[in-house]
Amino acid sequence: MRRMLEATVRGRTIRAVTLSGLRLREPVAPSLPRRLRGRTIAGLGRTGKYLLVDLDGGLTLLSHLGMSGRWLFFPAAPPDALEHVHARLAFTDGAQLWFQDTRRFGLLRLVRTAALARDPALAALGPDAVAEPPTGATLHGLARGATPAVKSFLLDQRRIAGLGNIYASEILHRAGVDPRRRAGSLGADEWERVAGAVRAVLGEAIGLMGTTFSMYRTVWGEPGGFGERLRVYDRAGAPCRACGTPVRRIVQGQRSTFYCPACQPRSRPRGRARSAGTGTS
DNA sequence: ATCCTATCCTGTAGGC
DNA sequence: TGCCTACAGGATAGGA
Repeated sequence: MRRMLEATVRGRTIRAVTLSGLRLREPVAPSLPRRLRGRTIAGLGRTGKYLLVDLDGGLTLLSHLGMSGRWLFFPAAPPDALEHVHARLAFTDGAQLWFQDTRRFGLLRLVRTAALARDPALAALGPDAVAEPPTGATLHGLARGATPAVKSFLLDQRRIAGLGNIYASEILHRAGVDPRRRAGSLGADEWERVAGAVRAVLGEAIGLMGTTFSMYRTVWGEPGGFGERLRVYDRAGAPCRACGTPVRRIVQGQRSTFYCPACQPRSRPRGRARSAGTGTS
């Protein structure tokens, strides 16, 4: 989304902003329209799942899509009727940018750019999965002693920022790691495979402009291209694209997890031979 | 400190 | 058709 907005709205000047008045994850400040009016979008940034719309004058619009949020760009006439639109930014050249969010778990918050890093939403985030992709050794160190399942571990934004429920399942499938394993139990070789899968999955998904299995759309209203490339997510009962075994769905931390029981075996496939230490007792 | 659950909200799909 | 439950891309407050 950051890249798409960079290509569409950077450099445009805001003429007017209107709000729905409905509460999102938190109330949207009623002062937002007044504070945004007349400002030019200087650039687009991102940390984890937070989008940063940098404006001239030292302000940044911090935004999060939650589960169902969308930014929609209209170069000229926007649609007559569209439900669940909570902010409409009209630019001086006639283009518009709308924030639509059916479930209202999203976020729109205006902050001073200089204080951005201290904003509570960003301060607790771990290194960004794309900007600072973790090495296997980094992940291994972060997971030392961690008892949650590796799937839940990957979703924890305080350790690595930016991975969500779809990509967590896809990453573990590509890495050949069972999502039920406790994070602290993975070996260095397995974390290396996870680290490689983080880069591979995110790189490919971003290149294809995101993942649509249902409602997600690009800023131009098109489905993202990665949905067709999903190997396990939302494919319960369907054959694994690698080996044909039916994909399983389980629930971890109230979130669905999808995995292939053959490609992601419960125990480590290599190192079957017992270590030399066994005979010493 | 760490881990886990319930909760916020609306829409849709599937079973009966 | 209508009614019911389960589930959907996330973060977080609060209890164990």
